[in-house]
Amino acid sequence: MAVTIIDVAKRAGTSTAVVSYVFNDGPRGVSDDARRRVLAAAAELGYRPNRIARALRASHSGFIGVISPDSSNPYFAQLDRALIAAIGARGATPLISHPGPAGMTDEQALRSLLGAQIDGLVMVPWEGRTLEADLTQSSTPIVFAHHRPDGARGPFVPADDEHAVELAFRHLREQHGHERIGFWAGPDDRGPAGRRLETWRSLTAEGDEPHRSGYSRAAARDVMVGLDRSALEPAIIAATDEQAIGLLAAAHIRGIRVPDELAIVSLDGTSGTDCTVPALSVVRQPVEEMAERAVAALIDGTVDRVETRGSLVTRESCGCTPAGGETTPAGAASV
Amino acid sequence: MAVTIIDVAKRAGTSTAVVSYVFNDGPRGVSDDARRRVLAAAAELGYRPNRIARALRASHSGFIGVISPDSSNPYFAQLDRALIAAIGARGATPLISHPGPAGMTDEQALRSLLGAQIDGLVMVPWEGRTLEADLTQSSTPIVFAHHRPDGARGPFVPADDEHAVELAFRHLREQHGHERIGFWAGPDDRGPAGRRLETWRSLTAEGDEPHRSGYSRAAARDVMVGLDRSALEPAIIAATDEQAIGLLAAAHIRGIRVPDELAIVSLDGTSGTDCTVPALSVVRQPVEEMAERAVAALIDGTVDRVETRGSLVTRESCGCTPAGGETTPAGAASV
DNA sequence: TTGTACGCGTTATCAT
DNA sequence: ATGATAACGCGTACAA
Repeated sequence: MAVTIIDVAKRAGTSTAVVSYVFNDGPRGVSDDARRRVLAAAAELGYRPNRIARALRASHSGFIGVISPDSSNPYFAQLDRALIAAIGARGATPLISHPGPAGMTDEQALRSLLGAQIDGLVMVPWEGRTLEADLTQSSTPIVFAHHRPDGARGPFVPADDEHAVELAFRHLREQHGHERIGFWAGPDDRGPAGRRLETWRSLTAEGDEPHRSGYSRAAARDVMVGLDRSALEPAIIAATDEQAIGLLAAAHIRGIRVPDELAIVSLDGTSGTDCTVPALSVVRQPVEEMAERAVAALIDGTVDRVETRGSLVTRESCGCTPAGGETTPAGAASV
Repeated sequence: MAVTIIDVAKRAGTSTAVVSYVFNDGPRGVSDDARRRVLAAAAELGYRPNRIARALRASHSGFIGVISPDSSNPYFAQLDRALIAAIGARGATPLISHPGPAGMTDEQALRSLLGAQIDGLVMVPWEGRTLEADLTQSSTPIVFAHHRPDGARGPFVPADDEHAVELAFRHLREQHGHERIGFWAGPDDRGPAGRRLETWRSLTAEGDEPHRSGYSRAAARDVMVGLDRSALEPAIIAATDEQAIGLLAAAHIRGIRVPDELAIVSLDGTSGTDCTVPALSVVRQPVEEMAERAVAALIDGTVDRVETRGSLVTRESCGCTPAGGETTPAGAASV
């Protein structure tokens, strides 16, 4: 049986209230003598406050829920870990759920977490998914990160989509003189990837169509391996790192030289992109900052409307630097 | 204020016990009529059982703790997600904590989780770390995955270390005729990476020394970029994928052709390795299986002593297949 | 079927 | 000021 507050009180020769006051620094003072005895007793017995009981009483738990796609995609993994770190840094405990094709639905995950008395929830929804209305009805505060489905309300910390594409596009055009700049899109056009695609459409010639594949490396690689050479622009912006890495693999398989014959810039900038062959030029999404803001919005009630900004990191794949180089052009973050 | 079991009981004109029986399918039967009324009342009011209260009463919470390194390493990320999936598949909710240099210590993470009434804990410790004794004293069941520090007790689901190195070594020697096979090790020799290194030592000529770098891609890349060409064996086994990817990047920067001038096999086989340039030959660790077993050991009390076995996946970097190919040699899993 | 004691920590209330 | 007592939160399971 676990050590309870009663055991500690008994051993310290005092009441449970005093023990509680000691452990919470309040709401009432405790004499030095009593405090010492309580601390000693707690140490001897190995007392550990039961957070469940505390949560029941206090009706807030110190738990923050996180729902994010169970994806092998490093971008989501990175966002996930950044959220976990941000939550932990504020003394709360993250409660994770990964709904996905294989397991729970978003609603089940939500229900499960809401029942756990979480103080708040950070939701990173699957792109394109919509959510049932009862989500928004909950009194538990929810913030969305990366994507907010149509119709859902609540604070939203988006990735940098529009501006990032502009950055990449202008770099390829102005620094490298590319006139035809293609876009490698996902299978559908909802969510952030859709916004990225739309921005590209607004910048390129009317009638230009993007390439499309699933979001995995292998999917992008396989599509590009089967592509007619003439269909390939001399420069391509990839909606995600995963796809860009797949394109690199396909270029290697087909003997297409990057960046000489094909320049590539990608739009996530996860940490893996600096050691690809050749190293990828990217617009780096400020994932840690996004996580920090999402958690701040939740805990402090900060409604932060300032959008995050990606920054251009030029390496070899756009043609900027030789193998091994990396630069972050001054002022690149502002377009 | 949230809807409680009392509200539902009142509205259904019954007692709280009956409501509880309905929601838990027991431990006692309920008449169809009463069940209907309870369900109707619950639906109307939007009742959601409070897991915290349930946990307090039942003294088991449905929470499973996971402590794993807050690493950007995809191997740990993959293990992490596999654990989360395995826990979710059994109807439990994972409670994650990522101690690390920046944030909590292992002990703090542990304390935080133990206070949350978790039913069990899967621990993926930092290699080389030791744990305070009070960990093992806890009545909460703990299983270790990937690594178990010296002196710690409890079920342990290791990665395939010894056998994986043998597999890689024999493949390079017997299929490719390499006589000098180097090893790329981590900065220290504790934990799984150390076991991998030891196995290599037992297979190679006396006196051969491994290369060393940190575990990150960039660390391995930078060390290899600075390495004297004569110090490089024609074939190298990398302790981890991350290091192998760094070696690929370094080979590209220095113009060393893989696999012609340098063959590489790596020992994690995370999903990223199939789209590197060139694609990495690996011994794939059965991460999902490890996660499944760890959770089974925890929930079912299964003490599974059968070790997991990695399997060889040969791609381009060892010289087996041309760009784009991949094979899993029959019987490769048994050495 | 119903009533209710129980689990554990918090805090309002009473006592000193 | 400081300490002690007890009600409370909510679901569970035993006694009635």
